[in-house]
Amino acid sequence: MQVTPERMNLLTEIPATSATTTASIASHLAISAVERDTGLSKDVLRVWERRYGFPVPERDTNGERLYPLSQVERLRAIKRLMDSGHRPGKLLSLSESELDTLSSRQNRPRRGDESGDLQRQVIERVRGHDMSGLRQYLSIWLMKQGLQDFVVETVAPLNRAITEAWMRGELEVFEERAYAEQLQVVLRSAMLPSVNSTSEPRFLLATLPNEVSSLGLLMMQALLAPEGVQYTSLGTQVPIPEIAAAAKAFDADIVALAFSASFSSKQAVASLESIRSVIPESTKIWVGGELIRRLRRDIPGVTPTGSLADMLAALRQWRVEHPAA
Amino acid sequence: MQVTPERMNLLTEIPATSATTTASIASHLAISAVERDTGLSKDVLRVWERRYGFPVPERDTNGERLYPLSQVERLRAIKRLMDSGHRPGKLLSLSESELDTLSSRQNRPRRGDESGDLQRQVIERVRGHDMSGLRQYLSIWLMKQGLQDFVVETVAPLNRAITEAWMRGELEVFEERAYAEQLQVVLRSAMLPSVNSTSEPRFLLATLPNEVSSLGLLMMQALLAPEGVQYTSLGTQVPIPEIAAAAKAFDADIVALAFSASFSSKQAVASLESIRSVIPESTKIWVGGELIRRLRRDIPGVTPTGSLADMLAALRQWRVEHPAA
DNA sequence: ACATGATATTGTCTAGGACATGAATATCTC
DNA sequence: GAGATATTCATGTCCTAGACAATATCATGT
Repeated sequence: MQVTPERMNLLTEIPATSATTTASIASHLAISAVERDTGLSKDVLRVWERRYGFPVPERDTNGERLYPLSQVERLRAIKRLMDSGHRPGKLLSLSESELDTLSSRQNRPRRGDESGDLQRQVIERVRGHDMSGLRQYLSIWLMKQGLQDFVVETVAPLNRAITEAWMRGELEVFEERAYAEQLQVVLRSAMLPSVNSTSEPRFLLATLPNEVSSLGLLMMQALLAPEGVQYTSLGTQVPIPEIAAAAKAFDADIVALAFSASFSSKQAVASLESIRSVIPESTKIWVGGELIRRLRRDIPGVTPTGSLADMLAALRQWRVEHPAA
Repeated sequence: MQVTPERMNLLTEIPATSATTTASIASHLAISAVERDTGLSKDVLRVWERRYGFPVPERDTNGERLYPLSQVERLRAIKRLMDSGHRPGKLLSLSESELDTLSSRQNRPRRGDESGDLQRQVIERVRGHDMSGLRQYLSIWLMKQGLQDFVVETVAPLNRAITEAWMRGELEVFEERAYAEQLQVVLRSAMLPSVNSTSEPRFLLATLPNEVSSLGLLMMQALLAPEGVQYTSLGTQVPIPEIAAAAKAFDADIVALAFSASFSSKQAVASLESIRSVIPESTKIWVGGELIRRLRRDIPGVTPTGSLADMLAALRQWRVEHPAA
């Protein structure tokens, strides 16, 4: 992830006439802004500085930290590598170039090339800011494949490709956001017909607090919709006790939770054990999303679904075990 | 907001066998969990304790704070009152009962009673967890009124009514979430037909980082869609520089930002000034959402739209000033 | 090769002090 | 008395530096 000047420019927080809290001087960010933009807590930023000697922000007249954009950019790269399993101690002692190598190795080349063309087509439209063209293109593939195959075979790898393109500096963050938004429109419109399904099992969908991404949840929903199952989504960032109460109120058979890669695995394990202990054994808990691959130990009573295909398999399995009453 | 035992029960974080970070012992929350659930930062929680003597959490064997649920509940009430303009110094010195009075006074009675019936109908369905019934009911009103009137005259007051019902303890948080999710489905399906609009002006929609609610953004979108304007949404939590870059890339005439009541007004002002200074004067900035009423001073070059109706008026105004080329 | 124990790593918590911004209040002038 | 300006108060965020628990890694013994 080489930091080109243009790229930095786009990330420049603006000279705020009087604001200290959020923004700061043109080319530097205050600690709260860095927390926002990197997802690393203030405590972590400070303790890394103490322990590893990075980042080393400048200071304003008041002794407060001011992070140069170059360091913020590097922190972002580090965070991403951590999200895919690396440990901070290693990463923080690496040189700039070693980091770059690691980042690019991350972008493993796609195996099949059939999906390559689609990905190029999509990325091209995103880069050209042709949102309606993008939507049409996605819709066509959706119709061709059907919702489930579209989600499993096209959308999942596509999301990875988009993230990788962003890491290579080919896409801006806002382009990624705009892509996600259009994808959402496409998926939601395809899900509308099955909004009134009534067959078993009954799903409750949500993400935990601190989860930023909503796409994983939506993909789960899109996968379940054509199965005709009943699902109720609570949306993102639902406190644990609320999930428990909702599971009871909606009489859910399965509580499905989505976790993106950036979710703290520590917190995830704690939360899952927490939820598991409040809702009855008869209610299953399924967990999906990028995080799963990083979860070492199993959590008793919680079913990890490492991929969306796994999730469908688990659903079929459930139906075998629970023949209609 | 009387804290009934049942209500507390629902809010109970679960005895986690080994988790300290997120959850804690049955009836108590660790500081990070309180931060999550109340939206008050750890710093604020600690400094309030020091200065005002509330909250006064217990301590675990390790000297770490453990907040009883009753205090968390009270903190939530305080936060809500702050969101509607009260100052912490006053609120924190109030007794339990005084807080209750203030909370209930908050719920000003609806003026017209015509909307009262609809609200009762909706709340009844939400409480009965009849999500498809709710969706149907909302859809009927949507068809009756048309999207724009539905949003302005029905959804906006309805959202307030739901929040108030929650404050009175008539609705659980998860019920509010489920409601929001269904509303989203209804609104999005109504917006689909106008997804390919091409007429002027060109909108860019987003919320800033730290914004939790996505409903305000969606309502803005729903209002704009029938006008045939072109809009691109970047979704929630978009960093300022990204918004700026996107405004340029999409050649936006107007950048519209949504702020919920719980957004820090300090941060909002700083961010808006920040954005204003990076994008060209010719690109307008419109701001909507509950927060607006709490903003004291004007921000030069930023148009506040205190209500959704205001926003439509502003749009008409813009069109007068910018006759099609 | 695999289980067990020792060590290192890492994130989060604690305390109390400091300061800048914005709100509220007092003072001055007309 | 009204309005402008200065002063005091209120409040959130930041600071340092130490501590500890949970996990990951490594080493040892079987």
